[in-house]
Amino acid sequence: MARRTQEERSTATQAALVGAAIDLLVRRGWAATTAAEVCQQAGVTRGALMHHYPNLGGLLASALDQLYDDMLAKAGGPADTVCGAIDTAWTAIGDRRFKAVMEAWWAAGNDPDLARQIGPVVARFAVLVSPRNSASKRFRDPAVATFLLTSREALLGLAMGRATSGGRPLDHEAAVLTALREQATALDTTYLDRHGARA
Amino acid sequence: MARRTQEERSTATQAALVGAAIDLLVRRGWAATTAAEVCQQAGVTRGALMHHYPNLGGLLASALDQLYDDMLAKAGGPADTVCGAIDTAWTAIGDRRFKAVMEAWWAAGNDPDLARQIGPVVARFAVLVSPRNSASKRFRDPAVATFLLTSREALLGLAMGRATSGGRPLDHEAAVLTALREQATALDTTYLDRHGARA
DNA sequence: GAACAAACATTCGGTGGTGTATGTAACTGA
DNA sequence: TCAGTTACATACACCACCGAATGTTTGTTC
Repeated sequence: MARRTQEERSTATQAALVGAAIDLLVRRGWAATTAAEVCQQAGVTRGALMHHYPNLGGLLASALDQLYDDMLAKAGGPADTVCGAIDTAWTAIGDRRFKAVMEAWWAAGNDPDLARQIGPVVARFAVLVSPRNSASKRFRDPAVATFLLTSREALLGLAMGRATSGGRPLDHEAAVLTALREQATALDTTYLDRHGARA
Repeated sequence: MARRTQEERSTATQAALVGAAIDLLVRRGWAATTAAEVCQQAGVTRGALMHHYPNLGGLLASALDQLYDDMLAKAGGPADTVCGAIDTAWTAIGDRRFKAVMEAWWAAGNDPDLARQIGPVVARFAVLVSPRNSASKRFRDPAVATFLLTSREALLGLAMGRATSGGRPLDHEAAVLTALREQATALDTTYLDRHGARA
């Protein structure tokens, strides 16, 4: 290996650890994401982990944090149509890495100590997958708001179905997504009919 | 303690173990549902557990099995209206003990060995919360079928929201349920309009 | 090219989990 | 009543995991 600066070494192993952590959370779940497993997959020893992070939880929190930033960047700004809001939410929830987030939700929900450590991180995701307050007036319509809430729960249900079936999408996933987008488009059209170009 | 027959003793401790197991799964999650914890809560020793079941997994499988029977009895037969199907599904999914099922789903999804042990049991629940094939013709309508699938995912999403929030219902839970029942009722009405009393 | 600091690697003790083996008390049948 | 079986309790060996302490290599600085 060529000579590397200290900073290069640090960021490289941190990236390896973070990547391995997310990958393990997705593939094998929270319980299997142990320090030894993460380090083995990252190609470093547990000493390296403890050097860069206070403990395993610290690494996982950091990993989820970076995952959040990445997903937020992919999601882009708040959508201005109902259908766009569905698509934006599914961009995050349908991402295979979102299973890591759900693993963290689940684990933190069962363990108050853990919730203290990764609570702030997972809370950010809760906001990410929520129907964001767009500037558009149509999102203030109660029917639209309820539809978005219902849709979000359905998307989360699909994601859970995937997660508990080894990552494979459910048979009816496409049908559900299509139905939601159709309903959303209908709401968008209704709104335009009623308010014209003023929206 | 009065004199008890052997069978009485056995069924009593088995019931205690099963009850403690479900309660622990609901309150503290899969990882915290250890043999020692279950036995402590049931008021017996680990020896008793190992006497009645091959291992901890065996107890949990049996516990989930009994939970399924109980929920199936509560659900009653297949519904003959769309709205009834929603209510039936929520009767199971909205039950606080359903968290135990989701814990098992989640754990089995991440662990093939565990899936071999409790797979058949959890599969029964998957069918229970699915829109059952009713005799009524209206369930063969594609729009109705898709709606039921979507609704089921939404209900599961609500249940997951509860589970990851310490069991408390989400703020928007009632709104989502109302919306789903309204849509269901609309579908039922549409069907009657189109087919009259022949349904 | 030392001296120092940072980035790792290795070793260790402790904890908490499991399943097994063995001991003891409660019931049962003759 | 006593021999045998069932229902439990206790004790044990074992393994996985974690975090701390310590050792070693690699880069940096003067």
